[in-house]
Amino acid sequence: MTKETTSRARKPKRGQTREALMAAALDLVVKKAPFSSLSLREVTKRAGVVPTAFYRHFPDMSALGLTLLDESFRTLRHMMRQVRQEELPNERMLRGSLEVYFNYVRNNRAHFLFVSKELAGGTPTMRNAIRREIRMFTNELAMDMARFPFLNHVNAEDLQMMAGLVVNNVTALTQEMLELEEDDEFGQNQVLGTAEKQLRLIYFGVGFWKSKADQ
Amino acid sequence: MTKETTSRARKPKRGQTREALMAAALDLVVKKAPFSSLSLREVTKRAGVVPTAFYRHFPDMSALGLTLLDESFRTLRHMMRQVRQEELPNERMLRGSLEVYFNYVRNNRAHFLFVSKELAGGTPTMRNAIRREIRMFTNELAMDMARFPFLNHVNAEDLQMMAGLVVNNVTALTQEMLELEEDDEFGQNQVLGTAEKQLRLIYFGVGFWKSKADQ
DNA sequence: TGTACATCAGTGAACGCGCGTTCACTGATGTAC
DNA sequence: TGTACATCAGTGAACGCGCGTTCACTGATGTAC
Repeated sequence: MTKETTSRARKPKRGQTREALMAAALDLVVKKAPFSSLSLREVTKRAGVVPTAFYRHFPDMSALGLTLLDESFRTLRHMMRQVRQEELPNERMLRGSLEVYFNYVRNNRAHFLFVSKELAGGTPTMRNAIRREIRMFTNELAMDMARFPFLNHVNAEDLQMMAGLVVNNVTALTQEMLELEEDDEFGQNQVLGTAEKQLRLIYFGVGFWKSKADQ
Repeated sequence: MTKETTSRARKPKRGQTREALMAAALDLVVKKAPFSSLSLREVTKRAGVVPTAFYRHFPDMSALGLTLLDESFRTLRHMMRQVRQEELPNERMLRGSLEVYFNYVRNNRAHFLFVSKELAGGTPTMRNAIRREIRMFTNELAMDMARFPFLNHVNAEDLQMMAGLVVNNVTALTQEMLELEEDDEFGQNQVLGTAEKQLRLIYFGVGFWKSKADQ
């Protein structure tokens, strides 16, 4: 037995292979196929290590997948928190929020492609994890809207419904964005423009809904 | 050389294996994984034929996939055409149309699961084919809306934007529906209820938009 | 109607390949004293 | 500071397996006359 205090202090060198494996997987998702159809061997090959080295870092491919999922949403949540703190939602800030969001999508293309493909085609575990995250965003948006003065008299269920409408649509537009070439700025601006109009239209509908609820 | 008239008339017996292969693939998509990750051998095994029999009907798996895609959309288009002919869209018929549509989804679960998974994770050919079909539905909906009196002064681009909003949302709700258990009637009704409210909200927004366009 | 023949759908053996996973190994790095 | 040792990350050979695809085959069905 060694002295605990000193032996605990031992800190292994940063494993760069682990990061290389994650990067290789994301890379393959962008240029080849959904994560679920990648093989352990091709990921290690791209990462520049021998297949067996994989097991030093993950028990299997699905563990790598869940780690990538975690990484994807950890940074996304962080970004969303910043957007939300800025101001109460209103028509004018729509464009700005959308620009921030879609710029983030652009800068994290691989992660979004990964999530988008797994949302439909991943394992049940993966799909449920992603849907849970999306539901969380919906809930937070509903909570934000609850603080919106002219939505005072909309009940919780309807707030949820409205937030769902926004999230559904932004999700769809994100996937549309991801189908565009990375350098297709014209297309990207077009999607952004459509997004703005669609959310504005929803905003109008939300206003009208409130009048109805008030009757 | 045989006499053309008679030799042309020869009609081979209905190949039931071809249908068995398509059914087997759909079946595996429902219970196992996205079509893109199915192997030729497991499809033939489920269809009850030897792997090599596959080649009597399709050159490869992707040809089977495109045939399934065609089948999926041929019947869907047919159904949509019927819904569209009923009446000009208005708030009252919303519920009815949604019920018809989601009932169709329920009765064609395997096809929708197939399409939904391939939309995100299929080959580029497959993804583009699906997106083309969806764009077609959007265009037709925009054309329907153009005949809607109080949308007379909304320009073509904005009609497209509005139709896109509806289609995006219905697509998302369809995927939500597909995640539910087949016998989860409570959940299914809940999605249907949400769908109705969301489309009604959009309908309100569309009305407001028109007032703006009229100013 | 009967016979000879062509077409067609399904068979079964065989191939080379990439797969996930095991194992014993090597050599570098960090720790104890 | 120097040495002996433990831990750790990556190696390379090997395995059995399911894969897509080829080929020559068989037997059933349809056609010609």
